[in-house]
Amino acid sequence: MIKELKENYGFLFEDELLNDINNVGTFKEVPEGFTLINLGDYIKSMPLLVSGAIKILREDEKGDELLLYFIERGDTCAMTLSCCMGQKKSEIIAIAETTTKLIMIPVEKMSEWMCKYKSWQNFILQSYHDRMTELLEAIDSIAFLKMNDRVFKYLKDKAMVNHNDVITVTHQDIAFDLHSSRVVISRLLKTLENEGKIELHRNSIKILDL
Amino acid sequence: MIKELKENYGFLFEDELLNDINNVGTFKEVPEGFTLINLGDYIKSMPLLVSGAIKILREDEKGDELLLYFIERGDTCAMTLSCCMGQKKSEIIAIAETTTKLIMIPVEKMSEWMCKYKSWQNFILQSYHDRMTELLEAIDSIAFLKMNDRVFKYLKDKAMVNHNDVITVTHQDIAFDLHSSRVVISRLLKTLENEGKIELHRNSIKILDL
DNA sequence: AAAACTATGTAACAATTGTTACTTAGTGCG
DNA sequence: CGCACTAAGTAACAATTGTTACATAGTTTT
Repeated sequence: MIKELKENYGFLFEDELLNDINNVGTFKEVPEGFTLINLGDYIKSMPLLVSGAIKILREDEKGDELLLYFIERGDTCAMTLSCCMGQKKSEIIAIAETTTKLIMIPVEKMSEWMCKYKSWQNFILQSYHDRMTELLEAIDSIAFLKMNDRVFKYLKDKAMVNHNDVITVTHQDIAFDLHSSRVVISRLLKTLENEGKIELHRNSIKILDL
Repeated sequence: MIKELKENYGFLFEDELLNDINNVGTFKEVPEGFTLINLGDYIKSMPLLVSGAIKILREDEKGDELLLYFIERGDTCAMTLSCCMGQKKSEIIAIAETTTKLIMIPVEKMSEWMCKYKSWQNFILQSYHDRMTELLEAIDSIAFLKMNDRVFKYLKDKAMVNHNDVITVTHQDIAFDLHSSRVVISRLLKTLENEGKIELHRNSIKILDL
């Protein structure tokens, strides 16, 4: 049995399902920055996260990007789910935020287990709900927040998934993720620093007000 | 058998499932402007649209609103789906855009049929996928488009679901849906009129460039 | 018809965000 | 050390969006 499987999903799934997952799933470990899914990729397997974190981005025709949310251990990627169904192309990009371990499940098992295991059905529907909620939160941020609050929220979220109040990031990185420009981000970060909420360093930012 | 059922969902579902829907579903007709779901409502049944259209809005703590998308006949509301599962509160508002006919299905049938009918499972998963895609498109609009393009897209979408190139709407209505202010919308509409894309009238707008 | 209400037009100005351009500081490397 | 490169600070200005205030026009009520 894959070591991390029982410990991450044992409380959710019965032993029989855990065995099924163990038999058909393949273990995978990817380094920080690894591109798991690219725009337009066809998806043939769905990932179950056992450790680390993945950031999910939206990209438009012009190549402009926007961070949607992070997924962490115990989560799966609902986009993958819906893409799997109709063998559709991915509408998002997935990049490892940290070193990440995952178990890949072949698509066809997904709907098979849906009938076989009530716990799997719940897991899939719950995942859809969680991802939907995160998309709504992403919308809240873009639609209702000003850029300074978005930057601060971004820093806190990033500190959260990295389990560290010092995050390694450049102003340019933040600008890409928030679909803004480096100069704007630098300006707002400086204000946040003056307000005593963060500490700026080269290539890193410490969040004080967590 | 509910008349509109077979004609709207006959190509999707087998007769046995249509019968089940007919037996447990209740037919409902609501007028334009009717609030189907309010923020925080507990949802006990899911709607299958047979005619008309519903607009789905997000609202923040301050009461600011934002139009997410429209759903039309043949669709169901995926938010409802995910809310149903865990008896969770609604995170969105649903208002009838036109007179709308729907069939309400009790929650517990949803997961029961998931195993019983493969076509129902596909329908539910496809619905999640569709709604996810529409949330992503909503994000594209807010994140990547300027307000003038958002206004024009809004008008075209609204003309689409109303099956009419003349839409009945005030500038203030548009401002609410796009989370902007009336003056901004009036200004941009006037520009669109000067560009020959629309015609402005009191309480209505005609879209020329459809 | 006068009054009250609602919708729209528009000007002037403020706030936010984006852009360009240049400077300064840290880092890596021959 | 000198050079190249990357990150960050900052000023000046432009574009977009939001706000306030008021005028005008159509509609409804009395």
